[in-house]
Amino acid sequence: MLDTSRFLKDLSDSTRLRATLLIRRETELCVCELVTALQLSQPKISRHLAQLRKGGVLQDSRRGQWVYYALSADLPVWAIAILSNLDEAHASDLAELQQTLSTMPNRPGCCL
Amino acid sequence: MLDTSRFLKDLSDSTRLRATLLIRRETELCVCELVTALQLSQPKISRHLAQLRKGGVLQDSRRGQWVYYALSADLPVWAIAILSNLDEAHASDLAELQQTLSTMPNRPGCCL
DNA sequence: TATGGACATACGGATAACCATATATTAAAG
DNA sequence: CTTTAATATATGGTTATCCGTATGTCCATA
Repeated sequence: MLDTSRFLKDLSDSTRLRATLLIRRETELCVCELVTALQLSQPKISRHLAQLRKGGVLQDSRRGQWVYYALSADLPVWAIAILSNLDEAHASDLAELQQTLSTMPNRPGCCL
Repeated sequence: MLDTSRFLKDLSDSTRLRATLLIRRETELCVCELVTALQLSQPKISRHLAQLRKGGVLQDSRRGQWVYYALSADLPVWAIAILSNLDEAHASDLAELQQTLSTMPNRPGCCL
């Protein structure tokens, strides 16, 4: 069961917030895609993703060398609604991140 | 202008979250009412309210000895929507707080 | 002006958050 | 079995958060 305060705290860091909202828009992203899109170090991204996973916001799935993160399938309705509201508040920022992502060189394709 | 991360951080503490949601339901509350409803020390409540005020979540208005807190009139639409979603997630808890409040002895009346 | 109630803030300590750097793990390829 | 790419975690240090206690401020009333 997802705790409200924990959920808000997990999203209250701008790196975690932007990663979560970008994942929401893209359905799923691997770590190196997030590193490219957000232009942050790999350990930093990885640590924040781990926190979001432990908090029940994200779920991960390994596919070969890559670990893909997506929104948790167990998110309650109120949490999904909040993410939608936050997406609105971040619309232009997220569009930029998607733009950066779309021009990523050597972007891993879906090769399950 | 309200910052998203700051807004979420301000609400990520359960005392601040419950105070904000209770104020939202009651339109406005003074400090001593929140002390009674949440059953916490006055300095603790006051400190959290100050943080919410500085963060642009709440606004205060002095009326005689009492300082009343209400949701900020400047809250953007997305923030109001998030508070509504959080209210849903906290419905039963908030109902209990309202119950406690309704039986508060010597509750200050509106005497402007 | 003195008193009391409501509220705010200052201080010090404990805990948690965040980060950069270095190192470990896992998986595919050779 | 070694190498390399992708990802995770450990370590140590800095900063922020949270709290209890004590004290300060503001307002109404006597």
